[in-house]
Amino acid sequence: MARDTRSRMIAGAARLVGTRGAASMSLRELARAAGVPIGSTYHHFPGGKQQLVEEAVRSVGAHVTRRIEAGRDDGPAAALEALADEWRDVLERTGFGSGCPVLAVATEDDPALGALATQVFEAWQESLTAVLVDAGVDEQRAPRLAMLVVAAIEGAVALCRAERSLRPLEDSVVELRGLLDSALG
Amino acid sequence: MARDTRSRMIAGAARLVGTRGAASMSLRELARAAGVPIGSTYHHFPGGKQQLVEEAVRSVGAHVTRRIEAGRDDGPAAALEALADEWRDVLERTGFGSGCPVLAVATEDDPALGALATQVFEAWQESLTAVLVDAGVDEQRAPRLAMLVVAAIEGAVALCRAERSLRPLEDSVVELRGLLDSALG
DNA sequence: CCCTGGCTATGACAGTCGTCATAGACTCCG
DNA sequence: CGGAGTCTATGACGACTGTCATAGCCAGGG
Repeated sequence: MARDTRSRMIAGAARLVGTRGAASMSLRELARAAGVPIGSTYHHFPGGKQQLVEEAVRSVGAHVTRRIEAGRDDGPAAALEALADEWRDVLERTGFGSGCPVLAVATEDDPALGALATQVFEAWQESLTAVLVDAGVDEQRAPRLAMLVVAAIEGAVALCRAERSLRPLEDSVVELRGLLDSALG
Repeated sequence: MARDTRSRMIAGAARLVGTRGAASMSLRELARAAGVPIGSTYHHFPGGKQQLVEEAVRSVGAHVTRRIEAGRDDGPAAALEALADEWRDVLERTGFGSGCPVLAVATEDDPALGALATQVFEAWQESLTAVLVDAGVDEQRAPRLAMLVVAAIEGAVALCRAERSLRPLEDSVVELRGLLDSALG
């Protein structure tokens, strides 16, 4: 029961941070949305809001990293598709109401959360770099390509949310796939 | 004097929105930062915070559009560089404290501001598309490339802010330039 | 049976927020 | 000099925030 409340709060926090940003997410609203008691927030998260947001961002980060690495043997195109798929799902499930919580945290003013976002982005880049190198991409170039992929996907997700359409993500993926293909030679 | 107060408030709002986001920007803080009287906010902006944020985003959008179109005859590489230059300047001048206010507004929950952000992004994409077509890029592909460029630059700026380094932007620009070059043939 | 300990519920706290009404201070024209 | 109109200053309003102390509930073990 305790674990359930805790994980529901983390999942809800991830969605709410992706919706309003960490600063604008209210603990009362989170409790309401997650269907958990308001008053016991500090029982499960003694570190308060900061701890809650940190765990939510870390959890999303780890989940996406796993998704990238799951298809490591299927090549760069599959890794790109995994990344895009994750956010396509989120955008569609929430009716373009929520985006990437890591990006949300990266664009806010809290240095601790900024450093956390960087950790997550770097983990994604490392996984992508490994896939690229495996596929024969130049070792100098692979990290740069991985950086572009992460930046472009994150930017595209934000554009999708504003435009309430998947087109920015789909267009970006088409061009990125072409670029990755041409880098394999 | 009036015009001066007004434009200082708009410039300050652009910076603050790029720093904390529109929802977390306080009118009191804006007045303090812009060195203008707190109480007269609603004299200059009867529409309140919403009008202020809208004018700030529109002003930044128009400025960047002009910068892209200024070098229209210098080709895609110059347009890309103009876009990157704008945000490099902002990031450096603010010590990675402020990013792109249009992206900030795009990732928040206000549908009106989201639509506004989309307008700005579309204006940028149209300018870039024109430059690409001028340079001989396929007319089907040019809008897609422009979309990727905008998404990637915006994403990269966010990563720069979190990482407190220009590397994400520089890396992305290198790869984007290569891609644009290879699309000219 | 009681009672201990994990969980929940309620409400207070100090602070900030956007908004606006009102009153004072200026500048400039007649 | 006087008055009109533009701008500034002050402070109030209700609502919301994160945080936490306190008290109550309710299952499990002795």
